[in-house]
Amino acid sequence: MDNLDTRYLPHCSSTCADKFECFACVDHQPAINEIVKMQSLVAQLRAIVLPACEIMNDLQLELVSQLFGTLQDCTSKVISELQIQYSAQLIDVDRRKLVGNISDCKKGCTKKKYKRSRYGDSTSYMTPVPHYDGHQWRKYGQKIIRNSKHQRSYYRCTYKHEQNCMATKTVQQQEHNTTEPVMYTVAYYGRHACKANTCPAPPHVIETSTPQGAMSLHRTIGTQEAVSPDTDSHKILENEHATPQWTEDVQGLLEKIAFAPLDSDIWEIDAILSLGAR
DNA sequence: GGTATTTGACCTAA
DNA sequence: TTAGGTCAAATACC
Repeated sequence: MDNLDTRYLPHCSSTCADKFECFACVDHQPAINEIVKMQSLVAQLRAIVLPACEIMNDLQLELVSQLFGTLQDCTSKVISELQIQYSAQLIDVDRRKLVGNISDCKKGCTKKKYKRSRYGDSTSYMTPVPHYDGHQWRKYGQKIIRNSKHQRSYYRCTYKHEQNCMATKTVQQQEHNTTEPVMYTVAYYGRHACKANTCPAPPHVIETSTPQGAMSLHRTIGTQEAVSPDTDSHKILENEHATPQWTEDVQGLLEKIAFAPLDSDIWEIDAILSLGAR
């Protein structure tokens, strides 16, 4: 836990200015355990995907799918756990606002309702990859934010109507130096009520606007070290095509794609791929 | 034709 | 009054 990067930890939206102080202000032990588990899974998955080459066989596809599924479960648990704790800390004034709004509607207002779900129980993250959080989202708005160079995008759960899931999130690009990777602030509001919100399929179905050019790389595999989510048993699968130089090249390409701006068009991603492949 | 995204209008809280 | 969150029609994409 000592080497955990606190930039990527959830922090309160209201009271704690310091992220690490906030991280420690309530009992986050269950969430911490899940984050640690998630880091381990990510490391293993990285070992599978980065040395990628040639087409996966069925066993390899199954392993990648299982790892992503477990990783997404962990992510969901972390978010749910933290949101439960933050919800318990809602200040009274926010509760009164919420109750007041409900009672106002019961008084018989017939106007079109623009419900606001922002009452303080939010979590936010800094991340270079704001879309891969294990849930499926649909974009429903975009706004220019005052004193900010970049627009804020608004997403709701894909299953909002089907399962009355009121979870939403916002994504906003941070201002950054050209020497640093692009970072995004992702804020989550509300809790997922949907059951089909995790995606067991390969990761490219999570984000509908993800550039397609980036996805072709997920079809390949090289040397992999995988852990079964059920048994924690390790097994090594060798692939004769994964040379060290090739692995290094693919890793570089993936990092470039991961740090590309959210609004990168397909041709921009293709340009990264073609330039990087030389 | 169905589904997702974009975008201007509308609404609410501060 | 203004900034920001949400809606929904228009548009784009597959």
